[in-house]
Amino acid sequence: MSAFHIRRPRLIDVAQRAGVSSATASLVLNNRVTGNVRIPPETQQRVLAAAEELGYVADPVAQSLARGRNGLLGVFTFEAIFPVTHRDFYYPFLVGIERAAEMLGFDLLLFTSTSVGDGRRRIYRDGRNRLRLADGAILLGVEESKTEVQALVQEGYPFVFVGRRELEGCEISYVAADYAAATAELIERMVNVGHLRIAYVGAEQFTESLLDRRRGYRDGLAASGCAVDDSLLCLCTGQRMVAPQLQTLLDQGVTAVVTESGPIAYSLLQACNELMLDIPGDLSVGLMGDPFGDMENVGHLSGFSIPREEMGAQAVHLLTRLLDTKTPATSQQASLPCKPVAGSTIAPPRTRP
Amino acid sequence: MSAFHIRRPRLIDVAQRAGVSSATASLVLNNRVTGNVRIPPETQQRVLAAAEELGYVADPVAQSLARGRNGLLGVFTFEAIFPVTHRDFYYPFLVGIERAAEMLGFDLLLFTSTSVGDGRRRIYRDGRNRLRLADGAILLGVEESKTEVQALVQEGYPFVFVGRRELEGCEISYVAADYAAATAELIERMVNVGHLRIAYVGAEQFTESLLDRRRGYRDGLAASGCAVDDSLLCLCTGQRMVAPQLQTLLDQGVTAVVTESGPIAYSLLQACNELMLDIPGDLSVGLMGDPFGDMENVGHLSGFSIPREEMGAQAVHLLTRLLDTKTPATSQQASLPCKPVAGSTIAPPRTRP
DNA sequence: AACACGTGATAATACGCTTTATCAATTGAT
DNA sequence: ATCAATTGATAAAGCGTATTATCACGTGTT
Repeated sequence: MSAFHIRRPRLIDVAQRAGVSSATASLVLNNRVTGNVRIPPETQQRVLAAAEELGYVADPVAQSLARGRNGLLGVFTFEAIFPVTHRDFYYPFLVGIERAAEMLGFDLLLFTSTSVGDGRRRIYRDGRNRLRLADGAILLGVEESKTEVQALVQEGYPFVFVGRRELEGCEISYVAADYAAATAELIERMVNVGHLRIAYVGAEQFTESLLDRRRGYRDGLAASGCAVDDSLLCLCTGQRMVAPQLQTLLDQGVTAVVTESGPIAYSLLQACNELMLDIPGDLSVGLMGDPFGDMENVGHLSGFSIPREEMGAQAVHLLTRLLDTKTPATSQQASLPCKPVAGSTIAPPRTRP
Repeated sequence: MSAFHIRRPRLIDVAQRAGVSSATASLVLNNRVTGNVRIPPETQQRVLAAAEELGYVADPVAQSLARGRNGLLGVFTFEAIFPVTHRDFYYPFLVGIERAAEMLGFDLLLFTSTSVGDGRRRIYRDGRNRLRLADGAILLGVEESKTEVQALVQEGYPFVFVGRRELEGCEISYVAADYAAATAELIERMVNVGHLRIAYVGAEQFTESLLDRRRGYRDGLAASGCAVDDSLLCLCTGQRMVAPQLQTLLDQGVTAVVTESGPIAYSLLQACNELMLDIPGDLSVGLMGDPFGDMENVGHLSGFSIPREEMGAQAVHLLTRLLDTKTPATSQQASLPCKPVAGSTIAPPRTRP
């Protein structure tokens, strides 16, 4: 154990030891000995042996610079990934992302350096796009900044969003869940057992994925031959539906409800308790997604499940395809089906009209 | 929207637009205008304006090469990080790692490209150390390969292990939980309520962290003035203790048991069921760690909690300190206290001797 | 007029590797 | 003996930025 800090060997060291030029060494070590380039096996062996003896390891940074790519896929979340509040949200995506990255031989770069203190994260710091460190990036997050995404597009940086995202004037790549179809299917399930007046309870937000659910709601009703009554589409504040709101719906003849999120479903169940309603006897309930975090005690809600893991994996695949393409202009979208969850909260309405 | 792929601006473009050399542009953009270097404010403004107008973003890869470091901290796990089986194990570490990295302004590089198919991961692929991509790395994993770690040390690559690791001939840096102290304390708690014969149930493994617990077991007994009877230290196969084994212990007068892991505790509880034993009436049970995965239904086990999040965070801090040091030879260790968990599975033994 | 000195900036080199066009030497064909 | 084709390998030019020693120039001093 020497007290000196021994420089790690460079390509040129390997080359010298093998008695060849650095070009030759590079070609051999990278298996680029094809076509116009010819190095006899014997020389190749010398190079490989030299590399082995010196314990040579190519500097990935230098390789990146020279090659123009570095085998890194960025993962950017607009909120911290790991804190427990987001745990059940991001986790399944990450499982899929990791699996696909592993399969394709990419490493993942998690951007954690760009916090701005309020829990949000920024892509641009000091006007610099930190994402450039990676060949391309997967973006995920609920509260993304459209401005920053716009800037990314302008830069021509390759990225794929997890979740549908629309941006005026430009098409961006994403892997989404087909909420519209899944919601329509859920509605049809309700209609099939006899429901005619089905309410929609959502949040006062207008993200793409919520708009998709609302479209699916209307489409499902229409497809089933039900009247679409927009007064049954109820957006409540703070992800909470309160008993009076529910009562209003019931007064309008509602016998079934679809809910936009776990928290909303949870508050709905509480409201049902307050109103002494039996589920699904007095009211059928559907959840347009998965139970969330601590809300798992809502029981076996009927509805559908978001293919989060698959979405993550597909995003990685899509991104690498994007990277292989010479023209980064071509954006692509993928839409994955949700899995219906039978559950136990849908039943025929008590009073058949 | 042009159909052409517009090259992103480089430093030289900014320089030309501002009518200066690339050196000047670099100096201005990096706030290196001190001492020997003098650029009048007016010129600086021109450079900044040019950068702004072009939307210039420095290429981090080129910066890394030039500077010799790149602000990346590697995270290497010897098994896949995210799969559900490891979920509750790695997750808290990652929370801490992310938090610390965010605080210190580092990005995290997750090495997912080095799978060898059997679920294990290797640091070296084709003899190359992929970790070099990052300035330093956090290593975590249950089944690490001593050979690879040894090679890392030889290379002089800076890393910090999460969990104590000993390697013959060289000292390595780690952040560990003080299992010995926590286990001793747990034993003392049991002795304090009257237990004299306390068994230890563990796995047939000999990792550092398990050895620490076993040392703590003996130390705790000795400190409490109890006899240390090694026939009560029982290592069972497959992380499962079966009823007959438990019966044997009981026959030896055991009134309390400490268990090494969630799965073992779980199997112990099953064995208790089979033997119609009441906990903690007939037998007190302690868990030397946290419930694991699906095992959370074991109830409120008494024992202690591993400061996983804190360990992750401290590992990051330690690593950055290592990176700041000029001589990478100095390895450092940290030991964090575990938090006692009162629980409800320790009670005085039924028959006081 | 000769000199020292501060000012404003840059040329040049390094970082470690990839890649392509090129070339000398050898072999084979006529 | 001459020319063409093949073989074996390399020189050189990037990739985009950071850094430092150096330099030309003007200004004030003696």
